Amino acid sequence: MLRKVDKHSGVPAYLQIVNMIKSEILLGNLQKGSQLSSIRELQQIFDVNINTVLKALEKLKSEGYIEAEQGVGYFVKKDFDVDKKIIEIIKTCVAKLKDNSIDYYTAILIFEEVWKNE
Amino acid sequence: MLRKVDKHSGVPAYLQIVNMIKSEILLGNLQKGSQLSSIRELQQIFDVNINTVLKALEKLKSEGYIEAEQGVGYFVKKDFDVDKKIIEIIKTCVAKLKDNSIDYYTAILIFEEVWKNE
DNA sequence: TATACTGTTATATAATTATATAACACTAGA
DNA sequence: TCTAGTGTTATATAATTATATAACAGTATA
Repeated sequence: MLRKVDKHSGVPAYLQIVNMIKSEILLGNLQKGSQLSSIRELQQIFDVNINTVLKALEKLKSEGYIEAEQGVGYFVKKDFDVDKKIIEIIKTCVAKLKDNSIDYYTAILIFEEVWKNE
Repeated sequence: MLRKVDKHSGVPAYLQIVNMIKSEILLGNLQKGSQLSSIRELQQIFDVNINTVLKALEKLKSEGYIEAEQGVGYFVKKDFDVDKKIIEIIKTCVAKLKDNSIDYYTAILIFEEVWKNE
């Protein structure tokens, strides 16, 4: 789901955009060959300057995820599919956490710490 | 666990420091009243400039997590303990993901996307 | 009291990130 | 061919983040 960038998160906007688009590809919402929205549409969706969108697309291009066609648009180039099982594991975990009224920030903090400790 | 800041992650160093210290408090490794390492020690641990440590401590102070004593040190002020159950849920999830050889970056991407979608 | 630790304040500089704005170039379709 | 949509390139400016460096001030202890 592409959505407004969080300008107070501390994470640079262009990286948030990179991550959101990667997630779309990861989850299969954007498949190989799909055309992205135009730069100027993305600019509105993310609510940032056109140069910020460009920087994000440039990074995705350099990593091989998308490619550009002059005058036409950007297209998904690489299709990495994550095992459905992985998504299920995470969905189950997220559901449990939400059941316990944990907020996203706390969850991520613990997730990161647990990941890097064990 | 306090560790070197990742200078290529895109997340500002001072925020990484804030998060690491918060995690320590969250997980109970730093309890109410505990003294933090000195600024100059933290500077070495995180491998950043002293002003960057200071910025992080300033933020933690403004959020009420720690307090300073001139000439003595910084101390943990607030003790928010997360239910052990939550930690277990996340530990279990992380273990499963690692069993499936998922890398941290991918895991976080999916986690964030799943969290914000459902 | 002297000293070696603490935290505190300050200034200058550089790199990165984001904005505003404009103009140019390619493509598809009327 | 014209036009409206694409991507592309460029310049100037501002805000944020991080560094280097120095000096000052409080505290505890030998």
